[in-house]
Amino acid sequence: MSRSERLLDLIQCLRRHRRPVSGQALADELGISIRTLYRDIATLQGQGAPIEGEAGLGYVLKPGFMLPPLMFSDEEIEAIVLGSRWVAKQPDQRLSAAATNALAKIAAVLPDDLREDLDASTLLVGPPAKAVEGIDLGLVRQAIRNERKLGFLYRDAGGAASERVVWPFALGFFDKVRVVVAWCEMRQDFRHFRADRIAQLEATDMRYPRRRQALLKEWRATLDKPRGS
Amino acid sequence: MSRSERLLDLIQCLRRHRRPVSGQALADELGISIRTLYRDIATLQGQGAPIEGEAGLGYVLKPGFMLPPLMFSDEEIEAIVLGSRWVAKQPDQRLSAAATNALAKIAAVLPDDLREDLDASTLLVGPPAKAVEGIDLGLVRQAIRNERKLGFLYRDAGGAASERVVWPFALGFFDKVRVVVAWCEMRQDFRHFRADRIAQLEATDMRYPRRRQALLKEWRATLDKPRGS
DNA sequence: TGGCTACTGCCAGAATCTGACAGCAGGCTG
DNA sequence: CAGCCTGCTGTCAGATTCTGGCAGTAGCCA
Repeated sequence: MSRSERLLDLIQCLRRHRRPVSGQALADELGISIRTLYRDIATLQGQGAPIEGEAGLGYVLKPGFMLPPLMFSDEEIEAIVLGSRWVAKQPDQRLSAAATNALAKIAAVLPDDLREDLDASTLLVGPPAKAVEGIDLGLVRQAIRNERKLGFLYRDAGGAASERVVWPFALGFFDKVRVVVAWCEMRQDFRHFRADRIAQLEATDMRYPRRRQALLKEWRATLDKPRGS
Repeated sequence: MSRSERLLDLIQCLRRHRRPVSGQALADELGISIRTLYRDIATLQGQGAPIEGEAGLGYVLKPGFMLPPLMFSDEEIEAIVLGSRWVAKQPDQRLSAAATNALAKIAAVLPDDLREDLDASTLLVGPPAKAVEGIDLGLVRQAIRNERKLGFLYRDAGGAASERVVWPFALGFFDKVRVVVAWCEMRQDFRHFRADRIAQLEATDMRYPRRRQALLKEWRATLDKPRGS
């Protein structure tokens, strides 16, 4: 196995073990000596991989992902940049910042001529949707990723407010509003919650008892065969 | 210089020379022997780089770009995927297809757990804007990239139709419409053209006499200090 | 036909990588 | 505190890979 392949393997290994792993264990898994492992880790860190090692514990890969070398056509790059610009204009601050960062990283490695094209912004994105949420959508996305319950106050279309605990599993971006899709404990059914009507959002660390993907699949099925509203 | 760095350099060299370059010239530029160059080219082709070599001519890099290894955080990947999904839903067919392809390429190299997250689509994008253009926006983007004139029939807000020849330099994506930003030869001024009011679009191979970036800069200046409409 | 080029196999020397050992520093446990 | 585990660095001989030169085949063009 060539060295460059092994480096990618190393990252995969670190991704699998979420907890700290000792260098010896990694070396065994890859079939190399501990000394070589240290060298490989140093190489990866030199390339920007966020690997952290602590004496007495082991190595952890901070959440993130290394994209291997990848070919994109001109139009594919344009599509990615345009899309990221759109995301950057969304009111979700964390996601917007992430899009901006990603764009900066891509721009940093583009050859000069392409970067000029992109800096010149021949593809423009319109103004952001106007509805502004008072809540941090980043918390919602985090809850979705980790399958945690969310609590909040919801003001429905009629203006009536109610306290909800829900199992969020998807987030929809529409023209003017963002919508949290979740299983509602109160209604015992799937519900959509417009983000601009959510208040006092509270992230909990209670894991909900279903897998996110299963919920998503069920919810999709209900969309195909709509039942009584 | 390590081998992997040199491989990236090779791509940059090929990008610079748009015309076919002989292997010997490339080898000189990189300071390596011709034999090693052949090996490097073979390696790059093995990694998917679209390099073509023809006997008697030289090497050409088909338009496109190789992204070197790059670290993205979870949120950055989410932002890119969400943005690309949005682009994929746009009515511009070529761009939409490019976004879909880019997503497929990214998904192909993601570790399993992350790919599942993305396949499961916890981030959804609303339905595409409804206004459908009868024209191929791909032609417009191509004209912008190559700085070529465009001819078409335009029906303005009042319903009056006119024949235009314009120098397009930007394309705006708004909530419901796409807008071509260009210098209009008839009006001798900057004009915006809603794509859904354009008919009989004709791409020409006439280069317009200004640089795209200069036009863009001027146009931006007019936005800051609006003159008489 | 001749000239230019891409491309492949081969081989010896150069460069790099690897594994093993030794040693230092920091956290944890008893 | 001592003992243990771990990360991390330096060194060095042997294994591995890379490199450059040479020879030969094949395709394109004039």
